[in-house]
Order: sequence, then C-alpha cells, then structure tokens
Amino acid sequence: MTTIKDIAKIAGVSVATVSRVINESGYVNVDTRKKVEEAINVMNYSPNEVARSLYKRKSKLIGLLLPDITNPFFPQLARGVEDLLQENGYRLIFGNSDENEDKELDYIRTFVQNNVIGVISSTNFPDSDTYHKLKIPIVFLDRTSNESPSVYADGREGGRIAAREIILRGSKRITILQGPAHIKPAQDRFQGAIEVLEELGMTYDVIQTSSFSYGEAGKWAKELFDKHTDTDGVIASNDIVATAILQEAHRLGKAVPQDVQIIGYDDTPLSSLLSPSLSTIRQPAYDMGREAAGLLIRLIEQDKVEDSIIQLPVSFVERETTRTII
Amino acid sequence: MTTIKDIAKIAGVSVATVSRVINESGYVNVDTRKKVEEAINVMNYSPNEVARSLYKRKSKLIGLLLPDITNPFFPQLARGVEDLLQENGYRLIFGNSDENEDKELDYIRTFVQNNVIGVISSTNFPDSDTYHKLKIPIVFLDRTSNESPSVYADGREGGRIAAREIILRGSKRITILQGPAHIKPAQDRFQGAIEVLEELGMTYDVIQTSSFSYGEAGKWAKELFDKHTDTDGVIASNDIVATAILQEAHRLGKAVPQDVQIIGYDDTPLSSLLSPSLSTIRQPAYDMGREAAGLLIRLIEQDKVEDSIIQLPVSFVERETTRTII
DNA sequence: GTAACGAATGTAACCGGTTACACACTTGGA
DNA sequence: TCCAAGTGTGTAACCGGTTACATTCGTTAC
Repeated sequence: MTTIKDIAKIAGVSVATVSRVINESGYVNVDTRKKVEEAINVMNYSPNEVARSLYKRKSKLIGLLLPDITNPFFPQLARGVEDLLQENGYRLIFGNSDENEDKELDYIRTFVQNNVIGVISSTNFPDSDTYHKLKIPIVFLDRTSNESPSVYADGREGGRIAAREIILRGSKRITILQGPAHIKPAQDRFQGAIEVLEELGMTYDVIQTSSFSYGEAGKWAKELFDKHTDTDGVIASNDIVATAILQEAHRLGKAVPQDVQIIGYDDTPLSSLLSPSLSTIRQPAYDMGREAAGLLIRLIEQDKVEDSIIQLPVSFVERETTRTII
Repeated sequence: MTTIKDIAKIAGVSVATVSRVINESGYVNVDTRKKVEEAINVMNYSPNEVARSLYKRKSKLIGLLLPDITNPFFPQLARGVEDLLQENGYRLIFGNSDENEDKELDYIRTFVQNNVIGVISSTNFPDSDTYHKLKIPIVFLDRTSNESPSVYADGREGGRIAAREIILRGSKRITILQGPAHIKPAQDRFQGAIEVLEELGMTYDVIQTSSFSYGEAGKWAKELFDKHTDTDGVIASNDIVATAILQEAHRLGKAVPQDVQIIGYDDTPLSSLLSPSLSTIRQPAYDMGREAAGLLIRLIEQDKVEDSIIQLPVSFVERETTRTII
C-alpha cells in the first residue's frame, strides 16, 4: 500500500507538505504542489481514511439501521439515504435490526467503535439509553422521538385519509388490520383510521397482526374473511398485507372493488403492478430517505440546525381497489 | 470517549496488560484480569476499531456493492449477506452502483481507504483493472468471472427451463423479453431460452429491454402486445417485467394463462402475491447472499479455499400464469 | 539597519490501539 | 546451587495520517 511517506519521498518533501497539498491547507509553493500532485498521480495514491479518522476522531462513515431491508418499503428509504450521502462524500455502514433492541444496541456500539460521524435509525426505541448517550448526531427515520431530529410521514393523518376515502367510496362494514403493536407508525395509522370511524359512528372490526412479513400475511387474510364474511372494505396495515387480502378476496370469488374495497399503506412499487392495482396511502419513502440524510449532514456540518423535525405529507393514491366517487 | 489508557489507569496496570485481557493473548494473572475486566465493565468500554484497524492494517468491515437495492431481487441477496456476516462479527459498508463503472470504482476505492477486509460485488465488470488490482479477497455475487470466487445461479439453465416449461404447457408463439445488454445474467437466461426454442425449431419473437425498472416495464409490455398480437406465451426477463406484462394482458382482456402464459424470473416475493400468482424461475437469492458471505469469510480466514466458484440451482416455480400439463 | 510579517517547509507529537522486547520473579530439574 | 523455562508486567515503537510549532528566507516599513 502506498502511504503518505512514499509520496513524500518521491516528491522530495516532508509528509507535512504532502498533507497540505491533499487537504489544501496552509502554504505550499506552486512548484512543490505540482511535484506532489504528480507523485500522487503516478502512484495512484489515496490517503488512508482509517489513519485520518483516528487522528480526527471522526470519519466519513454514517451508520444506517433499518428493521429489514427485505420489507419493500425500506429499500426506497435506504436508496434515498444512500444517494444523498454518496453525493456528499459520506459512506454507509448498514445493518438490519429486525426491530430487536439487542441487535440494535450491538450495531450502534460497532458504529461508534468505527468512529461513525452520525446515525440514521428506524428504531422502535428512540428514547432508550443507547440513543440518549450517543454523542454524535442521530436522525430517526420513519420514527419519532419528542425533541430529537427525525423524518417521518404523518401516520395518523394517513390512517384518517384511508378511513375517509374508503367511507366516501361507499364501504359500510369496514375491517381494519392493526399492524404490529411495537411498531409506532403502524399504530399511528391504525389510530387515525379508528378516529375517523368513531367520529362518523361507523361500526368496524379489527384484525390483529404481528408482523409485516410476506409469509404470515396470507394467514391474516384468511382470518379476516373467515371472521367477517360480510366486510365490504378493508384498511390494511401496509401494502404487503393489502396484497394478501386482495389475493384472498380473489380466491373467494369476491369482486374488488365492487364487493370489497381495499386500501393499502406505503405505496411500495408493487402496488401499482397488481391487478387490480392497489389503492393506497403513499408515503414518499425515497424522499424521506433523502431528507433524513440531508438533515443528518446539516447536523454534522453546522452549529445550529432549524427544523430538525421533518414531517412529510402522505396522500391517497387512487387506483383500482377502490370505487370511484359517484 | 473512554480509551485503553483510562482503563489502564483505573485498573492500575499498563495498556499492554489491558490489551492482553481484551484480546485474550499472552500471560495475565487472574487477579489482574479481574481488575481490568471490572474497569471495563464500570466504564462500559469497548475498544476503538479504528485504532485497531490502523495498526493491523485490516478491519472487520466488508464492502458490499449492489446495482440497485430498489430492485426487489437485491434486498434478499443483501439480507443473506448481512445475516451471515453479522453472525460472524463483520460489518457492511454498502453502496449502489447503478451498474455504473465509475461509481463502482469510486466505491471500491473508498472501501480500500477504509481498510475493508473483503468485498462482495454484483458487477458487470469483474475483469476490470479495479478488481484485478485489489489485494483483498473479493467474491462476485450473481455475476461470474472465469477463475475468480463467485456465487451465482445458473442463468442459462434457468432460461432453458423457462422455455421448456412454457412449451410443455402449450405455447406456440412465444415472445421473449431480452434483458439489458450489459447485464450478464440477463443475457444468460435469454440465451438459454433461445437455445431451447431453436433446438425445437419453434418460431419466436424478441423484445429488447434496457433496464429492470418499474417505470419502463409497462412500456415494453405495451410494445409486446402491440407488435405481437397473437403471442400466447411470454418469457420475461425478470419478475418486474413479467408483472407489467401480466397487468397489460389483463388490461387487454387476455386471459392468463388461457390466452397467454407468462413466466417470470427471480421469484421475488411479489410474484406469489399477484393475482394470478406468477409462475417463475426461482433464484435462491437469500441463499446466494449467505453463500457469498460464507465464501468470503473462508477466503479471509483460511489459507486454502476449495470450491470458490459456487453455482446454485434454479428451479421452476409453478403458479397460476402457466397452464397445467395435461 | 533592523523589526515585523508573510511564505514555505520540516520536525515531532498525537490519535488509540497492538505487540516486540526487556525485565523481574517463580519454579523445577540437574 | 544454578540455570532454563514459564509466568507476569511494563516500555516504547509502530500503524498512516494531521497539525502545532519551529525555522528559514525574503520583503516591506520605519
């Protein structure tokens, strides 16, 4: 490996001068600069970030913690984060937490051990000691915590919209899928939907679910139509679950949206590809990722940061699993 | 930040002794060890990986380069990689290359700058200088390069299976979607399918595509049914494209699989959730990721590694977009 | 003529670990 | 009794950068 010493020797200068050239700091004579730059080019040298990081006590690394990249909502988020960071010269250490606090703690620890300069986390435990004790900037993504910097979409409003739209389009016996209890945004959207239904004095049923996994979604779909045969509107906990409902409805010979309307949540790419395509509440996942990265960069590079809590709008995406308003 | 010096001071020993305790190397008296361990616990100390990495010239970091995490095939791969690495104490620096050689080069460079100890890459340029010059172990994932360690599924055989199955199930006028020219596995599966069609002397049509993006897939679906109205069997370049075809067939009032059979590729999670669910060629993405990680770990930790080229089997997953064999 | 300052460069300490080496003490066998 | 080997611990060099500080030289101002 080529080191700064090698470059110094080739260029006939000291390491300090090479460092000055690399970092464009201090005084360097133009001719000296040329010699050094030439040596750098010849040797195709790039400085060791580890050595830098050790001295400066900070790196260009940022930790990203997501529950499960396999859930189609998260690749969008991750991509948004990665794109903006990459454009700004930062790199990502990435981990899946599986919503598991121990795994999360373990990752945060190794992030710190690697001198990461900031963390973006989709955690269910934003108020845990782990995060409070962190001395580096942290942005909660798709999750919130009182005063801490965070980027999220308005889940409660999303739930409200879903309920309003499905009612507006004529469903009378609505069933709501309640997402996993420990996932805050899932509960927010659930609460939002409930609120509207209560306000309008509608009767409704609830099916509990405990994950967003592909594998189990089918089970809840079966349970739903089993228990609530006459349901004519389903507000799903996310697009995966909505897809399973759609499939099950199909299997049972129920016409969608004529017999049952279905509204998903997230607007993952798959939802537009289904037949019929899925009406859903859109969260701007990619933008959320970008915003989170942008906010983190600001927190890292600036003294004062305003608007460190960013809420992005959700919207109803009308497709084919809901009826048109008459 | 707590350093090894702090611990040494608290425990009343030298840093060398603390280091010996941490790394379980050399001689340490039991009582001394206890004192040190106590100090470590009290201070909740964990050693700085950056300092370690600098001295040892290697870290616990591994670079992972994927084309686009947003393509639903890759999260599975990534998850497989991450799971096995995490279990073995390694961490991941992650980047999206967009199949772009410059971006790839840039990532590889920063991987090296950060003393990564190995790289897993899904690249279209495995034989480029960038990789040849790398002095650390590298595993090509979902891609191959002559003698270099790689993990992939048999694309040609996948293509052959797809063609055989669709013919076996009665399609006479088959259209093949040819994936992006620069993506090797896409061409492999295309070639495999062509081979079988030629061997059996069947006529067929080809539609060129230039990406796997959701956005453009619809366009090719339209083009397909526009140009080849009478096609009764479509071999898609992957599941995303297959989904778009399915949707378009639906829109045109063609019955699937009665009028047109469709076979996808990858068996991404979405394919089982469609209605009708998608028959496809399964690549064991998660396992591919795990295998790649396992192979890389072996390359890192062992002197000699046998079987450094791992080919995983593909299989036909029969669902509802193909007819049953009579 | 010289004090003051800017430009250019080098020396060496430092970041937080690991480890080669030196040294002291114990133990056991010849 | 003496030496070799084993045990236990500390000192300091080292990894590859950055930077505080010292030094030298040339120019300008008084």
